[in-house]
Amino acid sequence: MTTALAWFRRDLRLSDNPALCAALENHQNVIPVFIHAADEPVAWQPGAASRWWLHHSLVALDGQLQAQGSRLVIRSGRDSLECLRTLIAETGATQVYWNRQYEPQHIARDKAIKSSLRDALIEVDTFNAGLLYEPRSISKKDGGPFRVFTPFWKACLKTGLPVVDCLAPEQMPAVDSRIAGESVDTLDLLPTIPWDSDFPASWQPGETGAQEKLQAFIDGGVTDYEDNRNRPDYAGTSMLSPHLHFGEISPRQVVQTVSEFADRAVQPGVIANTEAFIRQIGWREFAHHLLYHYPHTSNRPLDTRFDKFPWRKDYADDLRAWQRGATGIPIVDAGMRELWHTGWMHNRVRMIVASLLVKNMLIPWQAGAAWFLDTLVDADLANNTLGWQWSAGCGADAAPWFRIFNPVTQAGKFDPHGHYIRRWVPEIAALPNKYLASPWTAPAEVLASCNLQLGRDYPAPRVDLKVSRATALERFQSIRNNPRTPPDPA
DNA sequence: TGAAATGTTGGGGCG
DNA sequence: ACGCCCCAACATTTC
Repeated sequence: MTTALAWFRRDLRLSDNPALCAALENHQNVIPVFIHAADEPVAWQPGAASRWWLHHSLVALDGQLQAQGSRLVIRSGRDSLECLRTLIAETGATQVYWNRQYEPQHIARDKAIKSSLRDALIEVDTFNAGLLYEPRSISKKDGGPFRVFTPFWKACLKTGLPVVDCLAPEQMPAVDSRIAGESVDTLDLLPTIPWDSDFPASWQPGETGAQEKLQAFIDGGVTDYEDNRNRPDYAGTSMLSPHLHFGEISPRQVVQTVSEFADRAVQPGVIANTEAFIRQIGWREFAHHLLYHYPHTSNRPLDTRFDKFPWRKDYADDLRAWQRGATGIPIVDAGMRELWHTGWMHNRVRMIVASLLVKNMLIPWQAGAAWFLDTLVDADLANNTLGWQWSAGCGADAAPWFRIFNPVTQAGKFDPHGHYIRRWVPEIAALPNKYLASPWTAPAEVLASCNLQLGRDYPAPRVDLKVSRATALERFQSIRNNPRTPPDPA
């Protein structure tokens, strides 16, 4: 009888979980473990929304394991290695299995754990469960990392889309009742003030919820994704991001299921266009590729011209207004309130609110990135870093610095009927469409007829879009000739 | 996965 | 019939 630990981290699922499969294949006793080591030096501590999700995801995983005759052993402590050592001593385990993580601090931590365990004659085996293509497996012809999405994604697709590794186990060995575990509640992941009351309406954390979201997306609109994906007033996106972040579903499962649907659905006159959606999974791959190869970019711009960008310093009030959805610019406030109430924001709106913060308000992108990491249920260091550096124009393959969104124009294009704004900014819902996205342009009699007074019922805009745009262009002009990140050796 | 300024074209009103 | 102007629609350039 040999015993192994299956260490769950960002892979909170039973299907397509190669570490779990390998453990069950090679050992009679397999103990599923989750370690809560909140003090470990990682790049960012999961925010409140993320912790809410983790709580419910752990409950779901434990429930699934119990249904198979096993259970999740939860431990908390100062660091993961210490907890693993204790568990190894208690259980007599000879081997530890886990699926790899790719954030710089996680790589360093796992490397140290692996070598310590091997020094103690404990075997370690690790797997890829979280990405289609691990960062080192894709490179340019010269061996260097990609910096531009399109050639990166072409190189990925050339190697083929991977398929799922293994199915969920049918049943699992029971965990000896003498092995103690903490309850999820003792991890203290849930908020003390109940700001999360709206979350359950939007989300069902866990593997079942993830599978249901994927199926609903396939049934409801993957083929119209390309047309609808920019419309925050529709449910046109998959909303799989938090499930993917916590590994409740794998990108392999997503692309395989979507591809199988496309193969089935193709009939004369019907073309299942799933390529646009799968390309978005590719952006997630690209984000992880970039953070792996440029690990400093979660804090610092990749484009070194931006190292000395003249950001504003006295921005605390504007930042707070942005965070609270009180900028006076409706599409921005709608997005920030959606984020606060649901832990999520439509990606089109993420770009709009980011552009306003960074370019119109001249607030450093890191401040926006930190708020997103704290409030998003899909908070993910790699994806968040790519998104913010893209928006600020200082990243790889980024939006050019002169690309400044006009939130009024964007609202007109992507929320043409004003459904999204009215849902999240109800105090101006009575305004006619013509003025809904820019209440400050409404004639006095229109405001009066809606019983609306700017500055009383809804804020006056905190920035003048035209003036702040011109100022941003000037500031970006001032760093144009700074030394730029040297391109990769050709 | 921009927006605004500037340039060009062509239809229609009008003398 | 013709030139002239206006202006919407579209295209190109610039930031």
